[in-house]
Amino acid sequence: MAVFDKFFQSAFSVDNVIFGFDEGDLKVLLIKRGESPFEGSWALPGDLVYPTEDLDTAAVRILEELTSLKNVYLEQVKTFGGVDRHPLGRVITIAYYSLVKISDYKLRPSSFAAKASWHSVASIDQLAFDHSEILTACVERLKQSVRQRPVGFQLLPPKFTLTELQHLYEAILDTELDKRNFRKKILSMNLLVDLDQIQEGVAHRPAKLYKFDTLKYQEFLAKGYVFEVSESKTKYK
Amino acid sequence: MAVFDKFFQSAFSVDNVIFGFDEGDLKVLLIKRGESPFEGSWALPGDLVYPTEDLDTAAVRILEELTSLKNVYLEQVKTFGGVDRHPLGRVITIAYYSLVKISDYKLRPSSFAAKASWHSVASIDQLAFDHSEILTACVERLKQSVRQRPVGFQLLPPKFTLTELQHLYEAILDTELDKRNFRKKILSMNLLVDLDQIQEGVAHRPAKLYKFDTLKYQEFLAKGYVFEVSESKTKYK
DNA sequence: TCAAAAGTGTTCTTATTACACCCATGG
DNA sequence: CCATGGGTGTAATAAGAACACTTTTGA
Repeated sequence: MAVFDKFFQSAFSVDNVIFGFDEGDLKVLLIKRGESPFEGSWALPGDLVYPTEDLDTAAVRILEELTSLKNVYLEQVKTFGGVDRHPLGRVITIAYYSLVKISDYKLRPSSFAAKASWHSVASIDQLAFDHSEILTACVERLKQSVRQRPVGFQLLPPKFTLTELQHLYEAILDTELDKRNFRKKILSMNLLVDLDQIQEGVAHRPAKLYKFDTLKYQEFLAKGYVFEVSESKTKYK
Repeated sequence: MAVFDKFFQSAFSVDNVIFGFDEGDLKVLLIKRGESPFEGSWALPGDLVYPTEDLDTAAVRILEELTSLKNVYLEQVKTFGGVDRHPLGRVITIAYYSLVKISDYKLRPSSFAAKASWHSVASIDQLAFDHSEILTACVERLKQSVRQRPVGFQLLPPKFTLTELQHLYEAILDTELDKRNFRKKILSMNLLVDLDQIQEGVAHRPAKLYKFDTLKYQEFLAKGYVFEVSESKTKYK
């Protein structure tokens, strides 16, 4: 049995790439590590999986311990298992991403949330462990997802303008979209409900507010679709 | 340190869904288990990951031990970590799928390949452990992949006919395609090389043989694409 | 009255769909 | 000469791409 035991000298963790959207930027919630290894570095929130805990449950727990949010969209992305990825032993990690509305988020005082904050994905360079690689994989997955289902309503506040929605798509896809074609496409999907309300207190023509139609969204998921909108060619090529 | 040690009483394995294509059917290589648990059941080939082995390396090893094949397409799909998925302890498994040409495959005598054989995906019902669930996830991933890149040449023999290629797509997507539209689309991609050879010994007009253009395929991967061909409406709706 | 973002249609081009008959071979 | 699968083109429709000016508000 000694040979078999050798295999049980390893652990697994879950790391969670928590995406948010604010100020026109795609953001990720990172934690400043307070202990060795990588003390002082920014890292993805994560934890070892308890012996009697499912992987999805662990991912939910990590998210909830950090943000108090429940019923958040969560998706397993990829497992990273490089032999030397963790200095303390063989630890493989299952990466998830989740989508949260930053407006709902309240920092929760907890042991490992001591120094959590939002960072623009575009501006992140170095992370602890192999977390940069994990982040990249999750961003790629998100890009792919956004083309296959409307990802917006998990990231935007309950009421939003079409321009905000467009900026979200532009941030995720890292491109610029044509305003008229975007609106035509989105509205033709019949996923949005016009709230008959407008923005207030803006120094320009106020935009109409919309919300997502949850029922229509369910139908969409069942059918499957491909979202494609032309880039605005002049600004970006 | 005792608390920490508790987490290191677990292991991880890799399970490999090895797809092949033959006789118009999508197939998977399964192994008949010769030992408990699930003795006598069919299972996916898999093994515990060695302490100093990367996940991808383990997946390659499992494939090679079983088939002697190298340089095979391999993709990580999902990790399964249900608390009770393995009767002997906490073992999570990282699922991969691979694509092999059945014509290249030679059964290799090895401890766990004793009873390996190909099974039509459509006809599989019960598998050991949670392997049915794993298989389903890999089939879904394959369906998705085939719409995003030409998957054919990893599964077909070096020379093939357009009808064989179409049948492969139909088997994977589980639908029927329109012959003319399929050919138009495939040929317009310029991925195929006409070998100026024809089938021999068939009791009908012999079909032209093609092979894949590896260079063009690389370009395709770089650009990304979406493969869509209409179903043949009359037979299938 | 200015700045700033909202809102709105049409034309052109390209891709997708539907569909049916003749051809080459072996038995 | 028959059965079997191989091979081929066109017209109709739908989807995507390009593109610029007027409107509403607060400062």
